[in-house]
Amino acid sequence: MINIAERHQYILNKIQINGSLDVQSLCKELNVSSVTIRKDLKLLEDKNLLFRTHGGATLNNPYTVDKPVNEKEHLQSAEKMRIGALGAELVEDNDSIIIASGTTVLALARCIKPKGMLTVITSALNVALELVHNSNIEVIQLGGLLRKTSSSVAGPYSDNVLKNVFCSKLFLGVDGIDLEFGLTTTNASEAYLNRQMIDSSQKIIVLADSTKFGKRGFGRICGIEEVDHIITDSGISNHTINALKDLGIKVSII
Amino acid sequence: MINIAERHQYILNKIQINGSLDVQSLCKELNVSSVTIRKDLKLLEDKNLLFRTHGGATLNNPYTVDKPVNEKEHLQSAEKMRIGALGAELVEDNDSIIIASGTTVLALARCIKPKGMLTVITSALNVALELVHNSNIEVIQLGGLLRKTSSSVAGPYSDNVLKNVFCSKLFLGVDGIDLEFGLTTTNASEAYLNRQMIDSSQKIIVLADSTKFGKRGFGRICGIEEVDHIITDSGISNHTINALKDLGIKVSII
DNA sequence: TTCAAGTTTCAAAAACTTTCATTTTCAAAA
DNA sequence: TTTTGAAAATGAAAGTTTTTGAAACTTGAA
Repeated sequence: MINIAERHQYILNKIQINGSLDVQSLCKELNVSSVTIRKDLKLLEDKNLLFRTHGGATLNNPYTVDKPVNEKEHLQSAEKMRIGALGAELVEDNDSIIIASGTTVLALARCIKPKGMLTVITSALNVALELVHNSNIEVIQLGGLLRKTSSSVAGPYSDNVLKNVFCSKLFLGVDGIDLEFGLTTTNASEAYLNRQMIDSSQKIIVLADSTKFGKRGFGRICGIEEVDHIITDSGISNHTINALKDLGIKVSII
Repeated sequence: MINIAERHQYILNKIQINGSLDVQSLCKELNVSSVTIRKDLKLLEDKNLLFRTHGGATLNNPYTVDKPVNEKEHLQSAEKMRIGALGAELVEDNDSIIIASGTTVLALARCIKPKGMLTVITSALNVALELVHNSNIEVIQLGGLLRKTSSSVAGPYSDNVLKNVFCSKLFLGVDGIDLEFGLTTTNASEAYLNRQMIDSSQKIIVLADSTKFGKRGFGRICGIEEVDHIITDSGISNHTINALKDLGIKVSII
């Protein structure tokens, strides 16, 4: 017999490979009722991991013409999407949150579908533009020097805004996580801004795929002990997981 | 057997490749009745993914030849492009300029191709993203509450940034220009931000098509006498031109 | 006018949802 | 370690919605 998590993994694998799947086949393959499969698909759809259709599900929105993307990029972005989706579940109604910049937190932004009101402060222009069309979300764009590589701002321009707010959660994407050196990013002024964001937030949630562990970028943001929660993928070593848990950091693995 | 979503994807793919398709072929290829295909096409047409024709469907609107509304819109945007292009000629190397928000100044941003360095401060996310890829341009994005309708920020969040800079030129797009009431925009907090921009700039250059003259929007930015230069199209009346020139305002007509 | 194309109506089948009772899981208490 | 209880998971059953195409009827292009 196979448990629910394994079933979900099976479904996600199959849809990654085939692009689509149908309820009846899954019933037979997994030896469960169609009701259960539909509940699975509904749950995975809520996490934005697939799109349900009448009779099954597809990986991509069936009503958009898909641009050809390179296979590796595609898989990688699927992983980021799942990290982002898990992060998005932490967002609650009437929250005020900060979203930093990076592709992983952009994936998170795409998964946020609040039922109630939500205030989002962000340094990333693409995050802001992603969220602005949702009428339940009030978006505050931080100002600053726009970086060529990341379409997000950095520098000291937003100090006074961040000094005058306090948010319940910060979602941070980083370039390096090192147990001794802490969190890092490639750019010093981005690190400075991230530091300010940390000071304005109650909970620090870091989104990073497992390749980021053990790496050190140029700009140091903060020590590892300031982090409350890390969301990553299964590539992370047990040793690292234990070390983080010993520090009182919650670790979620997709 | 193939389900409805997969059938729709098949249709979308085929029309993307061929540009058009016919009902009978689809019936055979997908092994369903013509009624079903027509229902599919109707549904996809409702989603604006294709245009139905007698006997099939096309990707592009088959009746685009005589559409007075589109034509007018097109001319209008061509006009904005020309206004923007004329404005862009005023930008000099090593300038520091402010670009406000709106479709006309976005057109201007698209025409800026500096040989030397240029610093641009802007409240509009789309202007910032338009310019950031040019290696000669340093873009400073102003922060603030992101407006749903214009993808630009507003509010008092950028006061301290604007108080600490002085730019040689401000390019302003407005919703109304009235000789007595001055410049106006539809939104009060945008007007406030524009006012701050004016205080931080040496020359105020207003880009507005001729339909804006005589109009008054909700939020007053400033009196007409603060303007240095107006770029507009030939729809403006001679009377207005003379009145502006009497006030010492330069008027450029495309 | 002629005839293929399109629409509407209707009924059957498949897919889906909801409800609810049963089973399983898991963690705390004994 | 075993017991216990609450929460989560499961699926049968009943009811609802969607999909589909045959048939009858209408429309539109040559």
